[in-house]
Amino acid sequence: MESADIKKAGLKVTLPRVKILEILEQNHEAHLTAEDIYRCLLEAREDIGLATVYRVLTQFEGVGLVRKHNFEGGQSVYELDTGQHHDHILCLDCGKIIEFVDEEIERRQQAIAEQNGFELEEHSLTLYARCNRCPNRDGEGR
Amino acid sequence: MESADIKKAGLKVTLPRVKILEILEQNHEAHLTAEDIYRCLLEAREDIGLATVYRVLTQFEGVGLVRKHNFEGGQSVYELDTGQHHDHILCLDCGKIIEFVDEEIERRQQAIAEQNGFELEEHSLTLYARCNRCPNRDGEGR
DNA sequence: ATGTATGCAAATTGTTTGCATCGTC
DNA sequence: GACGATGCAAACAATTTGCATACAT
Repeated sequence: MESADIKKAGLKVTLPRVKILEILEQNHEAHLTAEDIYRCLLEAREDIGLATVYRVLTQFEGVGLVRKHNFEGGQSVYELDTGQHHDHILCLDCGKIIEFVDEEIERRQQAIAEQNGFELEEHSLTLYARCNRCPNRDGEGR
Repeated sequence: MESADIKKAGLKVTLPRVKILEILEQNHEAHLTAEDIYRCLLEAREDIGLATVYRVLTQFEGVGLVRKHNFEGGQSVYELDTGQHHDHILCLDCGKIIEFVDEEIERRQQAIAEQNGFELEEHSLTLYARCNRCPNRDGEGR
């Protein structure tokens, strides 16, 4: 149950927090922008301001409930932090996002960081591609 | 010579374009923000507006002279596009950036995209790490 | 009851655009 | 001389912040 997670994180259980967490859980496979979430709330007739959405997301990120990604293009997107790390494939045509993990890549990254005298903390890997579901709009693409 | 590159790209050879390209070449190892470049220009007593810097960078990106990256944190950074692709290691402490290429990772990415039914166009991989040059400010870091 | 969280509007920040003028070809 | 390029200021978009009020504990 989500309110438990909020409390466990040391945050007061408030309606906006619960609602936002719910939306993130319901759209678990999606990667939502702050505006997306705000729009969901409006549709659900919840009277929650956009500023609050940003504030809550930032707090959630701080306590590790949520991950934030900066893909290409202005907005940041947020997803629930399920604990298991993963990278992303993003379809340039339809925007669909797929998650994946590749042990070999993980290992290589670790090795590369070490070879260069770094201690690896994090990484971000995104593949920009075209899924063959898409009606490949313009023949060959970009 | 840089003005040749500009002409070759089909752009008029203007002072702002030449100057900006020069700055990018001089700081070849750095990854500069639009503001960084603007500041360089000011120091060099060149009367070039920030808007022009953005316009020129965007055009340069369009013709493949420059690559744009969205690392963590607001600003985009730009670097000369030397043709050879590479990824980045970014030091969380001092901001230093190292470039690398790993054939194994490149191969795996290609394979992963295919396995998931995608045609890979591009990718962005950044390792966030701590270089052991840095006086590891706060013991264990974040 | 207390102090934190929220809503709203205003402020910031990074980037883009409109328009009159300037410079390159 | 023509037409694209520039400078400046205003416009925008995403996100953050100040402040009076509302709410969880």
